[in-house]
Amino acid sequence: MVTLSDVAKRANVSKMTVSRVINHPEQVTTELREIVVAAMTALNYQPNVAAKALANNRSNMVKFLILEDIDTTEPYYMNLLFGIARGLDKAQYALQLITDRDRLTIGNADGYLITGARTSDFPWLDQLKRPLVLFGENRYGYDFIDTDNKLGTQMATQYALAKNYQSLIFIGIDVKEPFEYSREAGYINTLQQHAKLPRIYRMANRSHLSQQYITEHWHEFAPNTCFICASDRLAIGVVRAILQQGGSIPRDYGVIGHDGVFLDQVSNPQLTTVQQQVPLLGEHLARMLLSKIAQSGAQQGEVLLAPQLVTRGTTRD
Amino acid sequence: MVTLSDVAKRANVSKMTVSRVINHPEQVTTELREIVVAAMTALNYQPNVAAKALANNRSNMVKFLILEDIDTTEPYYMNLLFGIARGLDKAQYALQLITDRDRLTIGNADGYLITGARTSDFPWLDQLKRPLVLFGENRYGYDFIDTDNKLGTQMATQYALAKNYQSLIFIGIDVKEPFEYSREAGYINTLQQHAKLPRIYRMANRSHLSQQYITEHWHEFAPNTCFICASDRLAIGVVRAILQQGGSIPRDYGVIGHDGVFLDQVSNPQLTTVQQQVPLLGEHLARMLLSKIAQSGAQQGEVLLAPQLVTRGTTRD
DNA sequence: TTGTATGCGTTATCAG
DNA sequence: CTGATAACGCATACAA
Repeated sequence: MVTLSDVAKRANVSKMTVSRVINHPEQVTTELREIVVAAMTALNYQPNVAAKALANNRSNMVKFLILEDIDTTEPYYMNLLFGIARGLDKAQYALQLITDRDRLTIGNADGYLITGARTSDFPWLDQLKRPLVLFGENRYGYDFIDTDNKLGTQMATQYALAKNYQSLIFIGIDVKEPFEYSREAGYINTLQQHAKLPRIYRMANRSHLSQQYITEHWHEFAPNTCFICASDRLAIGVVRAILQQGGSIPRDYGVIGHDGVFLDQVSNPQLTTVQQQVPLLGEHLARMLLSKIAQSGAQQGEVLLAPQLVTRGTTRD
Repeated sequence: MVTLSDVAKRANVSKMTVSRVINHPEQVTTELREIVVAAMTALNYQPNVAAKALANNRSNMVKFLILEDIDTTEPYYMNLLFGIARGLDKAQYALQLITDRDRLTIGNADGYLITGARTSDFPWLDQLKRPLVLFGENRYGYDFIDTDNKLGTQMATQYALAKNYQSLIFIGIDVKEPFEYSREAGYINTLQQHAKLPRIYRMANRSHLSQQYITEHWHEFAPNTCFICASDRLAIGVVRAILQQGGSIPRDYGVIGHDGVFLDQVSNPQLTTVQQQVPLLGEHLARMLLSKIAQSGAQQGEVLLAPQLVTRGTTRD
C-alpha cells in the first residue's frame, strides 16, 4: 500500500506537505505542489480512508434510512439509490441502508439521509446527534431536497391549457402531506391566473379507485376535459375509465400523470407525465449531506429540482 | 464519544482487557469479562469503526458492482440490496454501489460483491487484489451464490406432472449463460426420470416474443399442456397467447414462470412461479464476502439457495 | 491471565 | 511556506 510517506519520500518533502497538497493546496508553493502531484500520480497514491476518518473524527459512512414501506413494484428507490451512490462515491463515502429506525443510531455514521419521514417522526429526529437531510418536502425547517411538486403541476396545467382543453380537473391523493398540497397548489394557482375555477377530487393512490370514480361520474365530464393527476397510478385508472366509456384520448380527453418513473411507460397509450429526475435528486441529496457534514452541521436549506414534462400519447400533439 | 479507555477506567482494567473481551473473550476470566461487559453497556460503548479499520488494515467498506444493465422496471436489485445491507449491517460494514467497472479499484474496499459478470469479465476479475464473491452461477471456480436454478425447474416440472399435465414444454431464454443451462437441465432431468421427451424452444427474454411464438405455433399445442418457462416475462407472454387463442387456463393449459419477483403478481391470472428468495440471497452474499475477508481470502465455494414454488392461478389446484 | 509499549496512516498544532 | 511532533482509537507483540 502506498502511503503519504512513500509519496513524501519520492517528492523529497515531508508527509505534511503532501497532506497539504491534498487538503490545503493553497498553502503550498506551485512548484512543490506540482512535484508532489507528480509523485502521487506516479505511485498511484490512494488515501487511506480509515486513517483519514480516524484523524478527522469521522467514519466516512452515512446511513440511509427508508421509513416508508417500499412499494417494491416501483424502481423509484433504486434510481434514488444510484443517484445517492454517485454522490457519495466522489468523496469516498460509503452507505449503510437501514429500514429499521432503531438501528439508525447503532454504530458510527457521519450523518443521515432519511426518506419517508412523516410529521410524527420529527420528535425523534430531533434527538439525533449527527447532521441529517430529508428526502421529501417538510415544513418544519429540516433541510430537504425534493422535486418541485408545485412547479410540476403548474407545468402540467399550463400545458393542458395550451392544448386547448377547456375543463381542467385535478385528481389528487387524499393524504395530508406537503407533496400533495404543493401539487394541488400548482394546479390551483395556474387556474386562478387564467380565471378558471379548480375542481379537485381526492382518493387513495390506487388506479382502480380513480377508474371507479371516473366511471361513476362519467356524465359530469364533458369532452374537452383534461385530468391533471397527482400520480401515474391515478392517471392510469383515469385512462382506463375513459377508454372503457368510449371516450377519445387525446382528442376529447387529456390525462397527465405525475412521477414518471415506471407506470407511465407500460400504460397504453403512453402517459404524458410530470417526470421527476430521481437519480439527480439522489445525487444532490448525498451532496447536501456531505457539505453539511463538512460544515459541521450548518443549515443547508431547501432544494427543489425542476421536473420535466414528458409529453406522450395521452395529451394532444 | 465513549472509547475503550473510558470503559477500561470504569471497569478498573487496562484497555487491552476491554479489547480482548470484544475480540478474544476466551482469553479473559469470566469475572473480569462480566465487569467489562457491564461497563460497556452502562456507557453504551460503540467501537470506533475507523480506528478498528485502521488498526486492522481494513476499511470496513465493500463495493457492490452491478455489471449488467439494470432493467429498472424490476425490483430484483432493490430486494437484493436490502438483503446485502442486512448482511453488512451486523458487522458494521458499509457499501459502495458501483456501476462503472473502472471505478471499482478507486478508493479502498475490503472486498467486492459482483453481479452480472459474464465470461468475458473473468480476465480482469483475476487482476483484482481483494476478495470477491459473485452473485450468479459461474463455472470457473469463483465463489458465488445463486438460487438453485436446476432445483427450481425440477420442482416446477414435478409439480406439472403431479397435476397431470401430459405434455410439458420448456420456453427458454436463448443466452449461453449457466443459469439458463441449469434451468433447462432441471427440466430435462425430471422428464427423463419419467421417460418423457423434452421439447425446448428458446427466444430472447421478451413477453411479446413468447406470445408471438405460442400464437404462431398454436396448432402444435394440444390441450393438457404445461409450459415451464425460464422467466416470468416469457410466462406472461405465453399466458396472453393462450387466452387470446381461447385456451383455458389452468384447465387445459398450465403455465409456470421463474423468478417470482414482480411480474408474477400483476399478471392476470396470477402466475404460478419458481420464486427466488432474493433478500436472503443478498444476505448470504454479504456474509460470504465478510467471512472470506475474515479468512484472508479463503475459498468459500458455491452456495445454492433453494427457491420456492408458489402455486397460483396458472396451474391446476 | 493481564498490562505496557508501539504502530496503523492521516491531520492539526506549533516551531522554524 | 515547510517540517517535526503528537494525537485520533484500537489491536498486536511482548513482558510481567
